[in-house]
Amino acid sequence: MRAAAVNPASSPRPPRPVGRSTRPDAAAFLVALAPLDVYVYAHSGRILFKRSLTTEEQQHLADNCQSLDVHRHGQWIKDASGAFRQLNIFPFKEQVQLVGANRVALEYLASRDDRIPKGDGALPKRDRQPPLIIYLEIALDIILANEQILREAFAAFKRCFVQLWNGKNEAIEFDNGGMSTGRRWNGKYLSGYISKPSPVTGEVDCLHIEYRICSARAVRAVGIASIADLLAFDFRAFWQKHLVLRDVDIARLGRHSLNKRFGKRRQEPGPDDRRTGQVLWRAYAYDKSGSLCVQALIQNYGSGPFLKNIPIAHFLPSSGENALVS
DNA sequence: GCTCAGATGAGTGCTCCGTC
DNA sequence: GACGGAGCACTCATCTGAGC
Repeated sequence: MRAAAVNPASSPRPPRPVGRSTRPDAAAFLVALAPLDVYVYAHSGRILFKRSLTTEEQQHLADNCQSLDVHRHGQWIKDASGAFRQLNIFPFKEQVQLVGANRVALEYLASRDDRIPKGDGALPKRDRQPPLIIYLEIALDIILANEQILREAFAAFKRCFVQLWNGKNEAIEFDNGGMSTGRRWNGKYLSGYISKPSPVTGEVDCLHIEYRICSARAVRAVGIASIADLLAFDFRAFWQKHLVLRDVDIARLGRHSLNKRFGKRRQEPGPDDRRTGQVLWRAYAYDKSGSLCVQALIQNYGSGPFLKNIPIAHFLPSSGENALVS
């Protein structure tokens, strides 16, 4: 039997389906996310030495790292942009880049005294001097069940992640889909990607997030003044503080805006709250790459009581499971 | 009990310094 | 000119108390 022709002008409009918004509930997805494994560790670091490493010391470190690069003061090196420049690290003599250092390498560096012996071979009387850490990557690998969950988790992460004290730094999206909260010479910024396997286990469905801490001051500010501090570092507490995921309560955003505009302190929901909130979300939450995200909303509109913290405890290993790449 | 605005303090950016 | 360190000023998240 053929269906009867419908005259749109004469028939009533069909009711709108409930919940037809295409805005995915990223917060709910992140709350329900169940990682198979989680690893927290220091992935790489850059250290300055006043007393040069001997050949034996370099060999010992190389045997206990995934990679080791040693550059001397005055040496010509290629920087991140591909340009050559002369390394100037005075008063230090050597800059060492370690990737994937294991506990043996770190314990050796922690025990090493960087004081330069005097002519007679005796060490200066001042206190023992550790080498200076000027760059550190602190990583979090979240292993997920399959590629689809991984992609959805990364999209939700990009939408909800907030870097505190980020000012007007613009987020960067890379060709491989990775993201960064913006490079800076001094301070911290975050990078995340899903295009590479976990450096710890090689598992491919890995959401890799790393905080890059640039400058000796920034490294000290997170509580790491020496390699010994790194060995005792509480990675879980670090991520508990720095992995900030937030959701926006759209109706609450609308009410906050209307209250501000009309000088009210209305606390009960109003009929225009949700619509106003949606307009503001669309107007202010687009980042440079054209994605909607909470960080862009904070930068363009500001923060307020409409931001809700998303719990992250289930992303982190329980206390005492800190690991370094080995 | 919830919300907002001002106060407070931590974190960051800018700039200068010392040195090669 | 390049680098890291350090001081200072500014920004922004959090705390606190008053208003609704």
